[in-house]
Amino acid sequence: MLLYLQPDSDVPLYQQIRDQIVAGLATGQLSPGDPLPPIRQLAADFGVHFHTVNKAYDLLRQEGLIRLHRRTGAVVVCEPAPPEFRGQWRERARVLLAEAFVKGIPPEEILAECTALLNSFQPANAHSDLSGGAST
Amino acid sequence: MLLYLQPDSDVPLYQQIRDQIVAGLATGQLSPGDPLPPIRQLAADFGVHFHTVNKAYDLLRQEGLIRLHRRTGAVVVCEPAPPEFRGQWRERARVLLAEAFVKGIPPEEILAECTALLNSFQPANAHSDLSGGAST
DNA sequence: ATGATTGTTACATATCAAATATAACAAACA
DNA sequence: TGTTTGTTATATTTGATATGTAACAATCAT
Repeated sequence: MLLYLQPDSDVPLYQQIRDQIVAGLATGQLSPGDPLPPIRQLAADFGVHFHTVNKAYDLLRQEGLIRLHRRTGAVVVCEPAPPEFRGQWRERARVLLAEAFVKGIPPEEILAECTALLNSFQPANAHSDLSGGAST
Repeated sequence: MLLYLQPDSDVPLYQQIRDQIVAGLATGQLSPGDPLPPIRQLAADFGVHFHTVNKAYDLLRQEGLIRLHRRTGAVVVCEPAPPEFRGQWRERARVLLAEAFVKGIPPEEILAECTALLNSFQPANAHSDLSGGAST
């Protein structure tokens, strides 16, 4: 799993690290049980301070996506979503979808983008293909 | 169009203002040609500084969603998306969808959420209903 | 027990963003 | 002319970001 950072982005470095690990989880490049590199090693690979990586790992821990142990390191767990997750996620999705909508992108195309992205996720769910228009 | 702010949110105030105006545009509560309140008045309504509202308006102007004039004030315009919009939007959507996916929400439900949100947008597009599963 | 590896915590510091505050300026219209 | 509007400048306070140094604590192999 290859990671790269954009130091001049408006997205904080620890957030970029967290986001790419989440994306790696979705695409199946990372699976529950897999170990993550030690924070100091990952920091050295990126050329950032280990505190920055530590903050990213701490975020992922708070989200229930990884578990941290001394000596053992970080491992992927992917705990189920807490009750408040859906509502908060929906609000963020509302703004993101609204942005595309008001910029004139047709709702069918927006949905097609989402479908394509979801289909690019975990091969474990490859049996449930979300083509939508293929069967009609 | 009713706006409210959460001062203790991790989302900056100017971003909250911007997001709610974008959402208002999507739902049709705001339409091209509509005027927006003067920054000083909106700031007074919110109990924030006019610079905070000014930053939100400036963001919307950079995005091509409003146009600003002295004396006249701000009006909605909704310019079409620039070429780089799609790619940047897709990257943000990728992370957001990945978050829901790795938290165990089935892709069908994620798509259903997106569909419902898109259907809640502008009645001007009400003729193209994206139900997908209602007709079966 | 020893020692190395790992995450964890505590300080400190520099830089930048967010939000407020005050003031002045400039275009536009009645 | 004068008011309303956005615009710009400067300053300040607070918090977030990122780095740096140092030490601590659990864990596992030896």
